Amino acid sequence: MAQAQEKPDLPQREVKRKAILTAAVEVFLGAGFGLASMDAIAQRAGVSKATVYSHFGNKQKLFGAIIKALCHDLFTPLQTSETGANNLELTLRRIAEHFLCLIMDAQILALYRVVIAESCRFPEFAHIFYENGPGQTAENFAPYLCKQTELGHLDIADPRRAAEQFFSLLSGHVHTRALLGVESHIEAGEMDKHITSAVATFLRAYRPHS
Amino acid sequence: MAQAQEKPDLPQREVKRKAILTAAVEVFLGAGFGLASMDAIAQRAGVSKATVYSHFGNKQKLFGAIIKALCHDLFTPLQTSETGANNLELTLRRIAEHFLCLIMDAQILALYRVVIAESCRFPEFAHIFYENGPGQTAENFAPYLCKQTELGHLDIADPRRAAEQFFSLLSGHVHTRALLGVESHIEAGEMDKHITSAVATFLRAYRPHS
DNA sequence: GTCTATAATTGGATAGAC
DNA sequence: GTCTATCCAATTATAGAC
Repeated sequence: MAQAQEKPDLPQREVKRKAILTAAVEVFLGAGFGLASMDAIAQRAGVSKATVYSHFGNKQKLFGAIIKALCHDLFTPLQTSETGANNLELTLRRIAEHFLCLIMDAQILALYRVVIAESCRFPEFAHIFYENGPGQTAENFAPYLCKQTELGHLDIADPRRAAEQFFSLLSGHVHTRALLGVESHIEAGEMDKHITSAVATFLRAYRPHS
Repeated sequence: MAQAQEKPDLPQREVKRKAILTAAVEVFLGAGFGLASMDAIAQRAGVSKATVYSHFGNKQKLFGAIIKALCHDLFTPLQTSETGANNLELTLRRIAEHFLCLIMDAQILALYRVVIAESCRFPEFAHIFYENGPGQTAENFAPYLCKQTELGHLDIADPRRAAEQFFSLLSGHVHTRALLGVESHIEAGEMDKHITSAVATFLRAYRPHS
C-alpha cells in the first residue's frame, strides 16, 4: 500500500472495463435485456456492482455499449472484389459459404435474437444492426452483380434487389430454424446441398439465355 | 346477494378467463416474457392477480397457453389447391400475396419476436411456432409444385426445397426489416414490385427451357 | 370463485469506507 | 477507483376475508 503505484500507467481500470464488457456480452446475449441482471454481470466479471455502474452509468447504457460493439465487430464484410475473377459460379459459391458461416455463427444468432426482442424498446440498436449486417451485405454485393451484368455474364436489371434475393435464398429456412433453435445442428452434407441449390437457382434465374 | 345465482349456467368464469387471455396476449407480445408482469396482465384484464393465478397456475403456464393458442390460430394455411387452375403465374402471385399478408401481420411479427427471444428458455414453443408456421407453409406448398412439374409447367427436382426457396424469396429483406422494426411502413407500390420480382425470379429458375 | 393485503425475493442504483 | 452494505421499487406468489 505504501510503495505501490509502481506502474500507474498499467491500465488497471481498462482491464476491469474489458472484463465487464465480456461478462455483459455473455449475460445479455444469454438472458436478453429484461432477464439479465447487473448482479450477474458484476459477479461474472469479478467486480462489484458499483464498479459496473461507475463505468457504464446504468443498465441501458451498458446494453447499448455491448450491442454497438458487437454490431461493429462481428460483421466481417464479404469479399466480392479481387476474386478468382473469371469463374462466376465459383465466386458466388465462395461468397455464399462465407455468408452462411456469418449468419449461422452462434454469437451473431444470439445477437440477432436479442436485437429483435428489443427492437420495440431500442429501435436505435435494431437500426444499427440492420445497417451493419443485412443492409451492408446486400449493398456491398450489388456492385459485383452490376459489373457481371456489364460483362454479359449475368442479366440483372435491379442489382440491389437481386443481391437481396441471393442472400434470402441462402438464409432460407436453414437460418429460420437456427434462429428458433429448432433442429439446431446441420450436417455438412446438408449444408452443402443447401448452398449448391441456392446458387444454382440464382444462376438459372439471372443467367442470360444465351 | 340473497337471490342472486339466477343464471348459474352463464359462464362467468369463462368470461374472465377470456379476458385474462386477451390481456396476456397484449402484455406478453408487447413486453416479452421477462418484462411482462402478472400485475399488468391482471390490471388490463380487470381482475385481481389471485384470479389470474387460480386460472393459470403461474407465469410460465400462462405464457405457454397464449403462445400455443396464437400459433394455432394465427397461421391460416395458404390455399394451394383448387385455384384458378390453369394460370401458373397468377396462382403463384395469389399465394405470394397471401403469404406476405401473413408474415407482415403485426401480431404474427410480435409473436415471432417473442418466440425467437425465448427460444433458448422455451424451446418447445419455438418448435410449435416453426411447425405451425414456416414448416407447415412449405410442407403444404411442395405438393403443388410437384403436380405442376408432373404437368410439365415447372421443372423441379426437389419440391420441398423449391418451396422453401419460394417463400425465402418472398420474405427477403422486407420481412427482416419488419421484424427489426426498421423502416416499418412499406407502400403498396414497393410491395407489389417486391412480389412481382420474387415470383419472376422463381419462374425463371424453375420453368422448363422449352 | 374472487378480492384485498401481504409475504418473500430480487433487481437497479447509491452512499460511504478505504 | 473499488468494494461493502444498503435503500427502494417492483415482482412472483399466496393466505385469508367475503
